[in-house]
Amino acid sequence: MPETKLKKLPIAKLRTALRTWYQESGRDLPWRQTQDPYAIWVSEIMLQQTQVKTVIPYYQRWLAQFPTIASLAAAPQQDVLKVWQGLGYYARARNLHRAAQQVVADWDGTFPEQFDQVMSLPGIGRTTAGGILSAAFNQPTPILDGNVKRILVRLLAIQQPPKKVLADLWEASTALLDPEYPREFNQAFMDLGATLCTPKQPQCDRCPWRSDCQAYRHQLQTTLPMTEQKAPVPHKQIGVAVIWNDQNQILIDKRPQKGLLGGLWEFPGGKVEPQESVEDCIRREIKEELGIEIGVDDHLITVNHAYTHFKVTLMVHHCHHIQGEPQAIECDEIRWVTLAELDEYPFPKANQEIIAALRASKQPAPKG
DNA sequence: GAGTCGTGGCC
DNA sequence: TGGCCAAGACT
Repeated sequence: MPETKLKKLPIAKLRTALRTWYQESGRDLPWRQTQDPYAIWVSEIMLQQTQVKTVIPYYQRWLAQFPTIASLAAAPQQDVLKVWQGLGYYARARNLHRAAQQVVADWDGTFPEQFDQVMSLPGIGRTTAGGILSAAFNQPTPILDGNVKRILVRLLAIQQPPKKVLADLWEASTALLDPEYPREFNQAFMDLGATLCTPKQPQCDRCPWRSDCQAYRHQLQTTLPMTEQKAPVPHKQIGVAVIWNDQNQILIDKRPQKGLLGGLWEFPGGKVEPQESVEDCIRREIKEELGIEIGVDDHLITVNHAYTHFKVTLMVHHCHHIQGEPQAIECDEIRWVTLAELDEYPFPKANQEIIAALRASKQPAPKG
């Protein structure tokens, strides 16, 4: 069905109009100042599900610390996660790190130019591969990110959720891509979605494609793309322990590589069971996870945090070590550290709020 | 193929 | 201010 819609599009006219608009109104972004495939690769990974404004400072710090693929490959994972700290979706950093090691091992540190080889790297899917190859090497590889999906759904007035018509959208992105200027075209495509064809209140009056946009023609631009209904997110109550020993050190643990916040450090704790007090929960969880007995003391802070598919309330208490040698039972590693040393470890956002509270209160270790 | 995976900006 | 969404990939 979209094939007929595609055939009606004046593709040459659209390409020219977009290119003209881009040369006047395109964004000047840091990763467009270079054709280094590594720098472009880093930007593409950081930009997954993340806004440009958020990425820019991380991108600059990253390249300052890891200027080459070889330097990234040689770095300890903890250093990599520390630079990524706060950016979220930490599998991106772990995969980027692994992929750099793969590039060093397989291609002597030179980023590949073949699509299949690029796709074989962890963390790089079809859109990211297309984005890198078009930006770095000017290859005519199509993309289908959130911006492009939204533009195409509106341009073609597709009245189905984008997830249902991915194959059609890829076909459209491929058909539109300008084979003479693939680098400019893909960048212009995304800029159009990011600056004019926005999710809310699109600026159709400034759009180079307005006269051919089926959504605009039928005044559907604010109702498309159709959204799928989302399930309500669960809310978990978590008891968290800041465990002090008699040397004024705090016990932290490293989360397993797989799963949420993998490879990051945290203050140990766990889910409060029905009818269970927070204090009982903390004692039980610490016994289960670390194999030690603790005493639960004053409340430090309560932190609310929203993840993508659930919410948590962290109820944090000062605690003191009573007996037993801590063991890494349900985590990768455990360590006693001072308050000052916490800065050396990558922590997720919710735990950073706990650290800030610790420093603000400057509460000494309660003596057991 | 539906769930999983973070955080900040925006209104 | 709570919900939506962002240059998606992986299982």
